[in-house]
Amino acid sequence: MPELPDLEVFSKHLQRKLKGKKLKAISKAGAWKKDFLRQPLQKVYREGKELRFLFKNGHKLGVHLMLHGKLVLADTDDPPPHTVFSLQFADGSLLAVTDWQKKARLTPDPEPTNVPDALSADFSSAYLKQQLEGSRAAIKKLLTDQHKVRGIGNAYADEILYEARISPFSKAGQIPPDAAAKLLRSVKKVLKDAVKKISKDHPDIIAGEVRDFMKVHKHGKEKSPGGKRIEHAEINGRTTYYTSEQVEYQ
DNA sequence: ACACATGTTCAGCG
DNA sequence: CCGCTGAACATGTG
Repeated sequence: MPELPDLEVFSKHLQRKLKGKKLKAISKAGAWKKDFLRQPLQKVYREGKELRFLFKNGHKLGVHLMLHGKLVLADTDDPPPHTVFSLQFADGSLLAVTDWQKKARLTPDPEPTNVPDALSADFSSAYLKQQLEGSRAAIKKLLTDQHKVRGIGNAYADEILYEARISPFSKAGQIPPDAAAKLLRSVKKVLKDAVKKISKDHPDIIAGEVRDFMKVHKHGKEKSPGGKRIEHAEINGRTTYYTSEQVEYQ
């Protein structure tokens, strides 16, 4: 549901609300629970499409909301409907993750990965060019492939490709170096601008997604800022919005 | 009422 | 190995 910029804002809000509180209980936890109980929460941050909860002893919990997961903060002991797992703190506050599909995931001490986060310095022009080289996949598929770069979802991939004026159907390996460099800049710009807008307009959200500023990925929107008709098609089983302003490299 | 929506994993095909 | 497709999950939002 929410994408990288939404999750970034959620993490900041959760940190404001929960930092320093001691963990009292974790529902649906295995034997690893002992590594976390009675530990004060030190930091909440985002990695890829996951939220990370860092505790004082260095152990981390990873939370992935998948398509339908939702964060719910409450002051009660009884968890809301569709709760998949929850963190209960010593002061009585409860952070529950609900998901009617039961797909949201809680991972104790997630394995470190070499795949760069979209907003990290590791996701560089050189790295992107290396990933593009020799790939015959559609560029949109590559951008949303979490094994290549973490954090870009369906909606923001469309916004990024519009910003870079590259067609989502372009063959990744056929994108010339200057366009690839522009694509990298577009990734950073679109995501950072979205974080800024969401944290300014909705600093206290921990659920839902803010999409009103999107230039092309918006159902029912007819024209891009450049005045061209917004087309839609399916890539990777998901709706893709684009315009003729975007160059297709084949 | 009704169309539309976000992510991941795995199996199977060519 | 590469890339594509479909299935599974069974609700919320505007």
